[in-house]
Amino acid sequence: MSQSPRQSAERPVPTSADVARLAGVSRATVSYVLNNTAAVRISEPTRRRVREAAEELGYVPHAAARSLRAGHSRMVLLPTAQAPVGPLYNRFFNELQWALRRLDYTVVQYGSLGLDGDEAARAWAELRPVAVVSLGEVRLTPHGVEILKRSGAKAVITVGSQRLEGTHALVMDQARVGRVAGEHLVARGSRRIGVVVPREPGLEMFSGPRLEGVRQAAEGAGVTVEPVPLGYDEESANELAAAWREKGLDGVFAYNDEYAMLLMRALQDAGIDIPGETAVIGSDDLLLGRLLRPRLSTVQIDMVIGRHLAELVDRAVRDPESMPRAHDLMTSRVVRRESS
Amino acid sequence: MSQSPRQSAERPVPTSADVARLAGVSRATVSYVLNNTAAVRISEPTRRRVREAAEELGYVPHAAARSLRAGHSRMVLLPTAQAPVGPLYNRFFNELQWALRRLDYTVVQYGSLGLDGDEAARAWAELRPVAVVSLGEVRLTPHGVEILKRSGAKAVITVGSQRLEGTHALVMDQARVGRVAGEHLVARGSRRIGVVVPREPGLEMFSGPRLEGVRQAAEGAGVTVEPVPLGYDEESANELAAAWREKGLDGVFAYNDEYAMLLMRALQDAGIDIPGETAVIGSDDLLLGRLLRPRLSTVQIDMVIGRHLAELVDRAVRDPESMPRAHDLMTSRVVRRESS
DNA sequence: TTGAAAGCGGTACCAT
DNA sequence: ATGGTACCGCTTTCAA
Repeated sequence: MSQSPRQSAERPVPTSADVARLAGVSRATVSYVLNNTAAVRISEPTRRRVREAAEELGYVPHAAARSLRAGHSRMVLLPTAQAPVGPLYNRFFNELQWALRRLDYTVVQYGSLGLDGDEAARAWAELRPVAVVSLGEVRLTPHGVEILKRSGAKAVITVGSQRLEGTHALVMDQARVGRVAGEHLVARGSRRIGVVVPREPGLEMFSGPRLEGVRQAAEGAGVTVEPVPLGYDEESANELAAAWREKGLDGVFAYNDEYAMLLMRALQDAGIDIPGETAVIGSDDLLLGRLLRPRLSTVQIDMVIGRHLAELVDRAVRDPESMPRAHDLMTSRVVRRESS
Repeated sequence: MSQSPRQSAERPVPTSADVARLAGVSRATVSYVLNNTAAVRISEPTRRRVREAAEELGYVPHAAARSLRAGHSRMVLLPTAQAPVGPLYNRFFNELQWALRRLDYTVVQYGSLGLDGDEAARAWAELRPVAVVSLGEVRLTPHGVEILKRSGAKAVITVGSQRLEGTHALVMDQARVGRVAGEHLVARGSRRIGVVVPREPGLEMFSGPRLEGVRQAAEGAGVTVEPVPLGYDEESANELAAAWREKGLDGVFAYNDEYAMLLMRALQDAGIDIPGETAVIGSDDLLLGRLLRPRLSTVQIDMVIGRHLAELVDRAVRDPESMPRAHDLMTSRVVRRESS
């Protein structure tokens, strides 16, 4: 309970006033020097004294104080909640961060786990970000958007399938992933198509539209579509494989390559011929899918590069009105290999 | 260039003063009510008026102003730079975030791509975090640590292999991963062991210690160890496989399961028998590794759960002196399947 | 029970 | 070329 640790820990944090004192100038001068303010001329000797004083004290400006005074920040908030859904997503995310930083934004990922839409919006709004890019982990409400806007956010950008008043939507056309897969299976002659729906929570926002896409493709061709729940473990896959023949499915879109690999292996172990008896196609074009035999067919997804999205964010911040309300973010196409 | 957009956008952000005005009370009262300050009693009618006013205006407190006044924040900074290195790491990271939020910290991931140690430390220090948990993507210097401490960070925690004055080190014993893999290969009779070193940048901080660990295991047993560069693509793997026999390697630790799967497939395609001619072992115990034939042997890594680390952070913040300087974060053991 | 006012750490206007 | 000072939004004594 000692009040005075022997460490340097209790030393107060140096402020610009401390620097000013040590350099024998005013706080204003310190600010001018450290920010290289163009509108004012400071003599070289003074500049040096200020710089040395700052260095000696280990002075670092206080971002909160600065942005409080400025009345705005350049913080872009990227809320995160669920576990990321794959390498693709991850790469995209990183590119976006990097590109935003190049545009001089401070990128802050804010963990919003366990908050519902409006609570989350409040929490974000407290940080007064200039923009919020919601990757869809938290379901934003119109009211939540309103809160953010009123707290000064110039742009609220949703990525994914949400389309909300007052936001800019960057659409990831997940339905298209399912549609092209479905069309492919129909074209190669499948009449009863299964669609793997992961049992793992948090993936609905992808799996739902993908299933719907397959349905669209099947419609009119007289092809049946059946959702097939599957957990990401061998047991679940083996169970499914054991009951496979009863279902009479001759084609399956397996959500993504990982589920596809898991299912394909289980089906093979159960003696089902791929693609002869059942054709299998995944998505994401993972390298690992090419290692199985037969090689896994897949839907390759091209995501807009992060830099592009960063520019969109920047534009939305500077002039929200000039932005189109919706913008396409990805496109997808079938890569046929040997499993279909 | 119009000064007055037709939108609600230009409306100024409501402050507690606005709420006070609307409710017909002082700013102090607003603060008391909204924070449920226990030390002061406010009449119920007043409370209601304040709450309604806040609601009506869409008032959200300004976090920066608050922490400026308070003199401290509860922000834990998690710098990020490189792409995350796998699902394991990711899960850990998410758990940590979640657990910290449960302890009422605000978790902020700050993208530090392209900043060197001291620049990064400065940038972080501007945010005045109460703690920094560096996952090792940015190489911290002693000077950088000093900057952070002086800016008020109660704890600087490094995860990984760095061990720095003034920090708490959470050790991830990557060398052990290599060592157990090496010991396993030696025990099963390998005399010339290859160690895959990914060509992809940003993985050195894992691959280096892992290689070193294999060397430790080989040492004294009279077993040779040879680094084997490999890029994460089929071409690179095939090239390597074509030249494999010249190397005369009878065992290989393939960095992780993904590289192991890639390599194993290429070796098999080149007619090399696994594990007869060369034994293969990966690490991370990915589900997908169990889908190949032979099933992939692996090093399973158990990471300390995020909650545990979060408690460590909390303790370091409250009483830095009571913390051990170093703390073990993970342990690993071989899971032998069929490839070794 | 409520209000007035000081002050957290910066920045920028206006004097000097 | 520099200094004095008001102010950003909020919390928290101290007085009334």
